[in-house]
This record gives sequence, C-alpha cells and structure tokens, in this order.
Amino acid sequence: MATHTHPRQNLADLTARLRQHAQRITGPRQLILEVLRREDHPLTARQIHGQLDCDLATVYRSLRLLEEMAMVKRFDFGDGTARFELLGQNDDGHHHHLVCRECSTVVEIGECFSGNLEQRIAREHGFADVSHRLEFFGLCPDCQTT
Amino acid sequence: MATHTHPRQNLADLTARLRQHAQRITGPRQLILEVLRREDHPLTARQIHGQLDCDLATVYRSLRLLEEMAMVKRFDFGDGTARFELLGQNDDGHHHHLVCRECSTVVEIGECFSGNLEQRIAREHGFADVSHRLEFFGLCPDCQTT
DNA sequence: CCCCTTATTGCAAATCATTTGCAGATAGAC
DNA sequence: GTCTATCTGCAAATGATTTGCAATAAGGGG
Repeated sequence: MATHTHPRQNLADLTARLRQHAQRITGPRQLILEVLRREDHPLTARQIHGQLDCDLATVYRSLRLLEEMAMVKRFDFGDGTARFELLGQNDDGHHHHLVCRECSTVVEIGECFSGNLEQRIAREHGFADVSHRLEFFGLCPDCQTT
Repeated sequence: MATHTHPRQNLADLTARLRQHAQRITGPRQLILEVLRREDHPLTARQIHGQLDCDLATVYRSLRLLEEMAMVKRFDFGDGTARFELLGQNDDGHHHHLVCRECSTVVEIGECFSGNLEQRIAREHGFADVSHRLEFFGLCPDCQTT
C-alpha cells in the first residue's frame, strides 16, 4: 500500500459516519474529530483535550466509541500513553511509525513487511486471526547532534 | 520452590553478573532472578511478586535495575502491563512474541524480518540507531473453538 | 567477628493514564 | 415544545508504577 496519508476528510462526512452508527452528534465528538482531522500525527487523549473545552473523561469515552466504530485507530508507542489517529473511510489503519526516542517526533511509515512471515508464524503455531503491531524507534535528524 | 528443567543459567552466574555491576546481592534480587530463571515466558511484576515474599515496590525497583544492567528485558504487549524476561549473558534479547488475545498464552518467536526494511526506513528518514518492537496477536489453538 | 557506611527494603502515600458512578444536561424523534 | 434515551461533567475509583523516608542489611575494613 502506498503511504496512508489519509486525505483530509470533511466534517460533514465524518458526522455522517457517526450518524450511520446511530450515535448522537454531540459537540465534544465533533470537536474531537476536528482536532484529529487537522493533525496528521497520533495524538494522546491529553493532547486532544488540551485543544478542546470538554471533560477529559468525555475525550476518553469518545475516543473509545470512535475506535469501536473504526473511525480512529489506537497506537501504542510503549510509553504508557495511547495515541489516536483518524481513519479514512475504508482504511483499516494498518501502518507503522518511526518515533524519535528523544523528542518523540513521529514519522508515518507506509510500508510493512510481507504478510508471509505473519502467515507462516500463524500456521506454525496453530494460531488463527493473527495480526501484528510494529513500531520503530530511533534518533531523528535533529536529535542526533546532541 | 521446584527446580525446573529449563534453567538456562545457574544462579552463581547470575549473581556474578550482578556483582560485576557493583550492586549488592540481596535476597529479593536473587529471588527475582530465580523466579525469572525458572519461567521461560515474560512475567509481570505482579506475577513475580506473587511467587516471592518481598514488597511489590522492591520487585519494581529490582526489575528496573536488572533491566538497566541488561539482565532482563522488558516487553510490552499493549495491555498496559510490562512483562519481563531474563536475558542470557550475550543476548540482546531481541525476539518477538505471539500472544493469544483470549487467554494471553505467549509463544516466543525466534525469527524476525530481515534488517533491510529497518535500515531502509532509517536511511529514508534520516534517523539513526533505529530499532523496532514487534509483537503478534491472534487466537491460540485452545481458544479457537470456544 | 564486629563495626560502619551506604545501598536497599518495606510501607505508605503519590503519580499517571484511564475508567466509572451518578445526577444533571441535551440531541433527536414525535 | 415535549419527552426520553444518550451524553456530559465532576468526583471518586482503578491499576500499574514510582517515590519519600525511616528502618535494615550487605560488604568492606579493622
């Protein structure tokens, strides 16, 4: 798959998708979608909350809802804080990141190793429905001089 | 406490490595090493603590110390709880796991995709010292029927 | 061995991310 | 506008992990 730079989706589409799932279009939910739409990096619940004017608990609840309806995808960079990205209409969101160990800059990685390895691993161990989580860590150009 | 059949390293070696780092050989630390040595899958701090008789905080502190001196490796299965495995003398511990989404059974995966992808990603984005974290998730044989 | 210094432990309280209970607010159907 | 199930805000609860501090023990020196 090429890079998964998801085309900016307009709010109307987003709210339409929300409505499809028989959920209410509330102020906080629209605001959260707007924030996610304008950023192209994974954001933490706290970062999202910082740009909004609603309760943190509501942000968490909304993100969970949006995740369940496949409108956002949760990523885990291993620092104990979840990050969220908006998903395109027919995007399963499968991609990876390259994260700077120093400044936490995030680069999106479109490519992924071939599914062969995954399938072989599943078969060898009798597992079904196998997926994977892969993230890269390193020092970004800016942090290498230090 | 039963001495099991897969003790890869003896306690003497482990304490020697501890001593090399000018750290004290305390009861809790030896006990933690014993527990890790007899298991061959990653354990949470709480699980380790359950087999011991010392404070949970001490387990966390010891694990952190052992991790810093490269005697144990920390893994993150994305469930918000760190797991730890004992490392061999010259083992960097780089390997992956296949985790059952239902029962959390863990299978160790020896192989890894070629470093080419990692190197290309590093070069393309100007990152240095790039590493990766990769874990597989699926349904183990036992959980497929249920 | 005993002593002494310093690392380490136990315990309780503190953090941090995230969740949950509940009463009051509100979106959307009628 | 009314009505009702869904939300939201707020506060308190969770669960993993960390930290402050006084009491304790490890290992070197005598």
